Amino acid sequence: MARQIKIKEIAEMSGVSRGTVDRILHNRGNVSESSRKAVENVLAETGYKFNIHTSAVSLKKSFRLIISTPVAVAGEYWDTVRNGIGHALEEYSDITIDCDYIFYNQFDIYSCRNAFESIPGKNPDAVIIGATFVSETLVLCHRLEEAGIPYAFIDSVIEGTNPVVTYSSDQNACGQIVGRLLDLFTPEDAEIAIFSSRRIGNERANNSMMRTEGLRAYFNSHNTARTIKESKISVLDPEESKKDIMEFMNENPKVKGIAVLNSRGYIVADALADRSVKGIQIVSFDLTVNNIRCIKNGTIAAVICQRPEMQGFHAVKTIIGTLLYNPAEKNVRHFMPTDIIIRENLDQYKEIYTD
Amino acid sequence: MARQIKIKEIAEMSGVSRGTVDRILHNRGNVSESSRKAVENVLAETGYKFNIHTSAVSLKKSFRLIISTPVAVAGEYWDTVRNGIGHALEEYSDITIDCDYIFYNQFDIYSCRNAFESIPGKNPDAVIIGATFVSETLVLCHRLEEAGIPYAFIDSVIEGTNPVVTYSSDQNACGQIVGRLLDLFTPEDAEIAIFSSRRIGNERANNSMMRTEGLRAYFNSHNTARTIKESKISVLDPEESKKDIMEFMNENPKVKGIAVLNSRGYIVADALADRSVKGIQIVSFDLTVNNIRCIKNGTIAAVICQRPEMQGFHAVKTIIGTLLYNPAEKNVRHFMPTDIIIRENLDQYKEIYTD
DNA sequence: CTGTTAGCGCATTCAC
DNA sequence: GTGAATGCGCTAACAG
Repeated sequence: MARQIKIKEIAEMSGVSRGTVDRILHNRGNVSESSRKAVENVLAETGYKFNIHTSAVSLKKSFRLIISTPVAVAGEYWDTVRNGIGHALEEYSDITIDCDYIFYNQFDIYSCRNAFESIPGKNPDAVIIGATFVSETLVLCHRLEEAGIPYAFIDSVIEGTNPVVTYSSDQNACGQIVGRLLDLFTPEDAEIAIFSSRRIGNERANNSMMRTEGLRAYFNSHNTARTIKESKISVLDPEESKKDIMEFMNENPKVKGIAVLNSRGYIVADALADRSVKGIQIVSFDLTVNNIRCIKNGTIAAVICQRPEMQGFHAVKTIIGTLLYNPAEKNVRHFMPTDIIIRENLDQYKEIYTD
Repeated sequence: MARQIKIKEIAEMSGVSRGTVDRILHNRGNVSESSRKAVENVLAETGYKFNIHTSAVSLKKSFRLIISTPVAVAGEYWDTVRNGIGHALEEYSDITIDCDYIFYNQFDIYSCRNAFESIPGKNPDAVIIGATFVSETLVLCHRLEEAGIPYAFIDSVIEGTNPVVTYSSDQNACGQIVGRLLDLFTPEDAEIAIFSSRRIGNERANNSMMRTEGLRAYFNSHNTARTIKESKISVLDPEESKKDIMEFMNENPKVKGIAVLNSRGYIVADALADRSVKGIQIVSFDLTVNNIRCIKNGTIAAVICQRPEMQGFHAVKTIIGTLLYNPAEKNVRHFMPTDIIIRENLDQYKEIYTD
């Protein structure tokens, strides 16, 4: 724990003034090449660590941060992301951040378009995006880049963009995890079913496609004897879904494990419970209120969780770092660890995710 | 994101000076009852948030932190705790902390006694303890309390002490998780075995007892038909262990799931792999190098992990808060979420835990 | 291009 | 008991 070196000392060691060091640290220009070299050498040698907090004190400026994600339903995925964002703002409450949320309907491309179009006019210093629709996101990102406004992605990546950072999950790995779990949870001769959402055409549904690939990849490389069936359920019409699900189960009596590769595991679980179908292991995604209920009553065996709160927390943290300090390398991609949640470890996770 | 209120404003609002507010915030005395009342009212009304970083700048003092845990073997439990400690010190590198590690041998009470006896003489400002031996820890804690030195526990609690905070896992819940997993992983008519360590008499072994209770509780409340066998393995003599394990498996051919309720799952996994015994599901604890190897080669089905890095991180964070600000409520106990790690989510966790 | 300086929130010393 | 003054690391405006 050697004492951290300060700007004053850097200045003395490199024979320039504090002002010059500051200009170099913040790429603010008006520095001779020789000064820059000298200071950068000392910086590297001494392992200078920038103090973001004293910097923020001095810099009286307040930053405007816009966060645009699908609507945050209480206790669901985007709400948990929001909790993480709140915790980060709390942790950095010495830095004044005016934070605006702009929510859109993830099933309605026009709602997204409206939301995204309003963003540049609000003069943000930075933007955090939970992307759903590809083309709308591309348009927004290009406008932000032109304006030199840094942005970060949460949950999904959009190719052809240049964010400061992306926090998301490895969806293929998530699918493989579900594969392994169902493989372990069901007898060898049982069949496995994949239930995915009928709606398509958005990025989160794309997440679910990548999960499907991962799940298939798992069984291809481990156990060729497994039969994998596939079916779709409608998100919008629960009664219709129930009928579909029961029909499917009647037609496929050897199915003992079901992968619901979105957060709607509870719909399948409730449908089966309704008709008293037992002995089916369901694995789904996200700690939503309904999934929590089903884990508790034993109708869902496990849920995969992608640390939404950690994603939100770190996105804000990185953005604050970018705003106050030299943006280091751009377009860094971080994968969250993928948590497996069952009834017995549910409570501890819930506390972390939703407090 | 309302702007945070500052000491200067608190002072103005309560009709005293900044110095007086500071004396009240830090319980430093020499304040009239009327001033205290006035300030405390304003403090509560305005939701004043203490800025630990600017405080640290002003306070030129450097703190001496002593951390005493069992020896940190590279890549194992206490080393990961240490990583978390390192990350916290990094995050708070604006606060100068001189940090001394004092390791002891967790199987040798004399080594622990020597380590703990040396601590008060080093004049620490705070101590973080990874406790193993109860009586030695009690002695140390009493001496620290007499000297008014705050301390925190990681991993285990010792009753009759008064730490600032404790970060640990709910060991009973961990046992229940193992129960659920083995229940799911094995056919209904299979038997389950518990392997625990032969050595006893220390707190971490006590952890393993609480896990055993949890595991039994799970089966008692879920599936009375299961037969649970129990066996011990020697940590110190691997060849002896292998023999014991094979003997046990030969005598109990119906055992299809094994719970190793300490970090030695790899010993059982290796023994079975040596004799080409297949189709046994092993669940164990902690992401150690050897367990990671066995998860990768498929001989361990799952490992339970108690966020050692998070424990270390938060212990330091809380201690720093105590050193710089009013110690809030004492003796708070935090449980970590319990992660379930299988081959498919291993890499993502490894990155977080060991980077 | 560069150095100097005032001031940010906070803790502490020293008069009063 | 209390307040004013000084200095901490840092930024930015300003004077050279």
